[in-house]
Amino acid sequence: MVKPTLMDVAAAAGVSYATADRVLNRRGGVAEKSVLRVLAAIEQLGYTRDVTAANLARGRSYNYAFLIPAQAGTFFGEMRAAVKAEAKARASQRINIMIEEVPAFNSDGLAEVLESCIDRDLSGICLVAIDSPRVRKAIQALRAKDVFVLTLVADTQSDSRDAYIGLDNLAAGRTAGRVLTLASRDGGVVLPIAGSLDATDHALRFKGFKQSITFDVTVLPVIESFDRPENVADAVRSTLEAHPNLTGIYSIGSGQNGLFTALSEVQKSVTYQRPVVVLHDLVGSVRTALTIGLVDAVIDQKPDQQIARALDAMKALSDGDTLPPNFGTIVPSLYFQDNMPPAPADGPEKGPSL
Amino acid sequence: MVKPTLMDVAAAAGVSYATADRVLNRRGGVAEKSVLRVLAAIEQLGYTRDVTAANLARGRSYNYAFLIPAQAGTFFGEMRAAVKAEAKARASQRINIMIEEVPAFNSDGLAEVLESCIDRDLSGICLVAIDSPRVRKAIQALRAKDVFVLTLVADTQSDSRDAYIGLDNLAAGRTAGRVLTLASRDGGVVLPIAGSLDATDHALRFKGFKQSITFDVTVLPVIESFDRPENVADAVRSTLEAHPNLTGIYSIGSGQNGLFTALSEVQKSVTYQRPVVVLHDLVGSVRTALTIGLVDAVIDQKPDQQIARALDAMKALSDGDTLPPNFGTIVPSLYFQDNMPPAPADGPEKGPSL
DNA sequence: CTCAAAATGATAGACGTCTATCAAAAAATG
DNA sequence: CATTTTTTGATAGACGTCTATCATTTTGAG
Repeated sequence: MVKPTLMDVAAAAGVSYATADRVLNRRGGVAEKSVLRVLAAIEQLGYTRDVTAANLARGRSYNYAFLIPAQAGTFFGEMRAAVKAEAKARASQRINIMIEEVPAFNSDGLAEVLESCIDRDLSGICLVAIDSPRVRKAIQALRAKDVFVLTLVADTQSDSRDAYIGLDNLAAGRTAGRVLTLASRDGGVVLPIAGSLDATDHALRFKGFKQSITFDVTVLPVIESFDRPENVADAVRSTLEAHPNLTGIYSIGSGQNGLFTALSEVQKSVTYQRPVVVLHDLVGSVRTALTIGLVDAVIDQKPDQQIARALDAMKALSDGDTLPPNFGTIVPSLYFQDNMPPAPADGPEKGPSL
Repeated sequence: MVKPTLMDVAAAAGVSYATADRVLNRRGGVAEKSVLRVLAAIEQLGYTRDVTAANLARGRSYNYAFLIPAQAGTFFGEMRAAVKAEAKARASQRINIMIEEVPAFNSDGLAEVLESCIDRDLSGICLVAIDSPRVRKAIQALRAKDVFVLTLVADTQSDSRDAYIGLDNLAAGRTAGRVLTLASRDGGVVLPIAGSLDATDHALRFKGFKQSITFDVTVLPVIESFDRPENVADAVRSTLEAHPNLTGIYSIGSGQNGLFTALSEVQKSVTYQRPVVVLHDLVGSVRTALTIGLVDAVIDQKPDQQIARALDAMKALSDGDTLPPNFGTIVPSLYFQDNMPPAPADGPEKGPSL
């Protein structure tokens, strides 16, 4: 009833431990029939290798690095916190996680950090990609040294990394569209505000959005705010003036503070019935806005889940497993003030030890 | 730069391995000052015990049992699949997970299985509670033997188990109310259908539902279907007749098939604009209904996340950690056809070994 | 049958920790 | 200061696996 060891397998197969080991670890030099007998014994006993013991013997530990853009108060802040939490949780399992800050929106800065990682004995690296020849080259160099490279949130060319973990932006946009459609039952007018449609994630969200908006709802021309709060605020103000009957707003990108400013103005003047507002990423100020009812729905890309998924992926790759298709696809979550997850505290409290 | 071992700690503290070990494992008989020096060294080196090595040495493995009601095609089916997946994934980490089928809705059957677990050397048990004196007694007996007992989905008295992992039903109800409120902008009429308001989960959902419905939306008297499809179908039919302007339906419990039948009848006769339908649990038939647009939104309690959470909780308890508050609270997820997560395949493909 | 090649067996030392034991040193007690 | 008690040190064997080495047996080719 106890878990069989490789010794048990060897005995069952009628071979020595050495031979069983040669089979298990594919060292070669074993006769076909012995291989079969060992495999049969493994099958029959339901043997699974004790990976922890194996790692111990191999002196192996998993070293992973996360390169997270330095941008406080945003989604990336949440991400960093999530990485820290996971790092703590897995420290006792021979998994070392390092966080490197990289300058935001700076491909050369990113490349520099990547290059510095090459001789740090890492088994995997996770980064928010910014595409550039130098970055791509650095990634190639790492992969050539058997470092697994995963992209997070933003991707590069799909053949230049091992996996991509990120939000399904099309689904996110569709979800936003669905909410606004539901909220505009007898027709309506909705305003999409993007950061920039040149950014693939924003473009995809917008595409999905249009897909799921029904015919009786008018979509105003998308406004590109370049993520500047003033632009967003202005856009909202002028649109509300031009369309007093505006039923919905979908804020595709960032620059949310401008949105909040404009909305609280509206809330004060009771003239309008406030449009239904959908936006992205449940971070600090957005959380507040949702709580006080300034906005209605938030589409979240679950940073904690993303980094957990990324770690699982890297570990699986390190262990020689293959990832199932769509492993990296993060399905967007929709939160109202009613089902908001609790703000991320710091991971489970560890007792002093044991 | 390598992870320090207890040997390193001992050296840094200027004591022998034996003493460091005595401190780490609280064996006692160590002078105060030595304790302090060891603790200081641990702190300074950032030592964390290699739990995998410790478990290996202790010959310790974690044996957990999940008692899942035998009820195919429902939420519990998904749950069982999730447990199986986790079991496979953690088999190589000295975590053994057993699944026991228990008869559904049968407290004596449950108690019987619980009683049979008492001398099986388990470190934890997870069950869907059905409260009864016998069950409670069996749980007490287990806990007296240092088996951690977690309730899943349905709870017992809070002092008779170690933790409860389950959906925040109040939040779920509120979320449903929010969706229907959004969809009934200019007032409306909504119909709640529960299985039975005697069931605490249904009652809570209904309560939350009412909380988040705004004043200009009329909530029809709740119908109790006792989870029988015919009852649900009849209720929907007669309500639609009486209220052709029905804007929403919230199906709180099960018996969804009746709902689907009635709804597809409506869909055929184009007389009505179909009410917006919110229901629970993204399982087989519900998934289909959502895909084809027969219903609009599904509130899911994420069985996979629940069992992962339950395992983490049991492991944490086994390791002597304390659970953070609200660790067991599962926030409901809202899915449209647009952001439906992929149907649960079978876990990540393991390569033959390594 | 002979000899080389291939396959197998046996075993030791490591990984980091636990548990236990015994001896030695230090501290407290009178 | 002698004696007891407390504290410390040293070390061995285990846990399940890996890696390596060396000796032995089996097999296949000529």
